[in-house]
Amino acid sequence: MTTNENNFQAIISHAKEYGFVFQSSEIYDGLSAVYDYGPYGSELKKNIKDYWWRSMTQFHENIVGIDAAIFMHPTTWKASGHVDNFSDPMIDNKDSNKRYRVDHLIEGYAEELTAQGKEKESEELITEMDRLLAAEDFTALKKLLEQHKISCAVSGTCNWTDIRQFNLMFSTQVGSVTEESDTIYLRPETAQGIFVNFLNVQKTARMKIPFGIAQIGKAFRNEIVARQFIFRMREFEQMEMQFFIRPGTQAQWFEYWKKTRLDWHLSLGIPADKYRYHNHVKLAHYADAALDIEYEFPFGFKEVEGIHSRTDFDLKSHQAYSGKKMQYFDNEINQNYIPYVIETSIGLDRMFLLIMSHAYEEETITKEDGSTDSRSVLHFPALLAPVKLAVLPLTKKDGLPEIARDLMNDCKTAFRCFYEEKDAIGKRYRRQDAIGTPFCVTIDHQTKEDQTVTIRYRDSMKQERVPLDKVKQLVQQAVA
RNA sequence: GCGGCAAUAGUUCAGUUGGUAGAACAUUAGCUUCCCAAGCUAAGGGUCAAGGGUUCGAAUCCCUUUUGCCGCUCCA
Repeated sequence: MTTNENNFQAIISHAKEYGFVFQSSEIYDGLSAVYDYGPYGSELKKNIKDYWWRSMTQFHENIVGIDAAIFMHPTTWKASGHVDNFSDPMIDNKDSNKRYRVDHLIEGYAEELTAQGKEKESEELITEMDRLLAAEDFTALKKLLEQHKISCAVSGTCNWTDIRQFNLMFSTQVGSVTEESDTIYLRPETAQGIFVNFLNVQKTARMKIPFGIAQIGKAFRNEIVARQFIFRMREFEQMEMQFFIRPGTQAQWFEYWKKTRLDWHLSLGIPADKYRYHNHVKLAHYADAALDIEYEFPFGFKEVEGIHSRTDFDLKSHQAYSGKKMQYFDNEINQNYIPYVIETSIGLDRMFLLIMSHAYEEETITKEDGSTDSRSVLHFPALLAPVKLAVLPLTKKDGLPEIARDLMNDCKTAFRCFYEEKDAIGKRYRRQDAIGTPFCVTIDHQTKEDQTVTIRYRDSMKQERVPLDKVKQLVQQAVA
C-alpha cells in the first residue's frame, strides 16, 4: 500500500474511533454505502453547512434559500430527464463478464445489417426493439438478441444473463393517490425542488434577475458501485445553488461562479495546489458547459463540486410538462424569457471528507530532551471545528474547577465548549487534538492571584498567558 | 456487476499441526496535583462478521451470505 492509502485507512479508523463517522446499522453487519455521523461528525457537518449557507445567502443579497421536500410529483422526474436517462436495461455476457446496454447492442447490430445492404431487416429490428423497450418486455428482448445471434465483442459468445433494469432512482409508494402515480421517487438531486419553486420564490421574495436560490438537502441514488468510504454513498447531502440569468449571459456567469466557488474553498485555508478544475468534454443532456472542482483526496483527484451551465433546459421542460409559464419579465430590456441557469452543486459529505483528509495528521514531535513523541491531530479551520474551546482546571482541588465552570458557563452560550478535569494536563491536550479543538484553556493556581489563564494552541502547541476575561472574546474572534 | 485482498475488543494487531481468546493503545473508577500522552491500582469490553458443513472438538478446514478496501466497469 502507498502512503496515501495508508493515510486513508488511518482517517477512516480515526473517524470511527473519535465519533465522527459510523457505518449505518453496524450491529447488523452494516448497510452497504450508507453511513451515520457521530457526535463530533454531526457538529463538523453542521458547521460546514452553516459556513456554506452563510457564504451563499447572507453574503449575496440576491440569493435566497429554500428547503424543498424529498418527495416530489412523479412528473418532475420525467421533465428533468431522469426517468429516461437514469434507467437503462443492461445485460452481462457470462463469458467475458462485460456489461452492455441492451439498446446499444441491438442498435450496433442494426447498423451492421444496414452496412450489408439489409436495410429493411435493420429497420424492422429497431422498430421491434423500440416496441419491446416501451413495453418493458425484457424476456422478449432477450429472445430478440438470441434470434439474431447478437454476440459479445469480447468473448464472441451469446451466453447472456437475463436483462435487468438499472434504475438509479429509489422508489417508494404513496397511498391515497391514483393508481398510476402511487409510485414516487426519492429525489436523485435537489435541483428540481428549486426549479419547480422558481416562480414562487421569484414572486414572494420579489427577486430580480440575476438571482439565485440555494438549498441544502438529502438526495438518493441507487449506485451500482458505491465505495471509498463516504465519498460515494447511496444517501447523501447536497448544497446547491441555482443562479437564474438572462439568456446569453451564461458564459460570463459561469466564469464568475467558477472563480467564486473556488475562492470559497480557498477561504478555508486549504492550499490551492490541492485543487484543480476539470472541464467536461462530454456534456449532460441539460448542459452547455460544465466543470468540476476537484480536490486531491488520499485516493487521487476527485470531484467535490460541480459548476454547470444548465441553459433553460429545466424550466423549459417543466413549462412543457406542467403547462405553467416559467418565464420572467425583464424590465430592463422589456422582454419575457425563460431564464438560463448556472448551477453550483457541492457534495456535503465529500466536503466533510475533504476537510477530514486535509486536517488529519499523525505528527511526530521532538521534545526538549531530544526524544520523539507523536500525536494524532485534526487541523480543522477553527470555524469548522466541532469543539472550539476546552476548559481544563489544572487540578480538581483548590477551587480551580469552580473558576473553570464559571468560564465554561460564560462561553458555552457563544460557542461549543468542552470541560474536563480528569487525567494529566498533557493527556487532555492530546485528546482535544484528536477531535480538532483549536483552543485549550488551563486554569491554574496563578489564575486565583492574577486572573490570567494559559491558552494553548492546537497547531503550534504554543502556550501563552491571557487574562481570564479575554478568553471568550479571543476564541469568538478566531471562530467567526 | 466482475476480479483481487480482507474481516478477531473502541483502534492497531497476535493467535502454533484444529483443543473453549491475547497484547498494546484507548475507555471507566480510584490514586497521583503534575503545564504537553504512554506513573500506580483496579475494572469493563469479543457468539472471533453471519449462517451452514466436516470433526469427539473450529477463530483456525470447506461452502454460502454480508461488509470493507483496491483494480476494471459505471457516474444522467
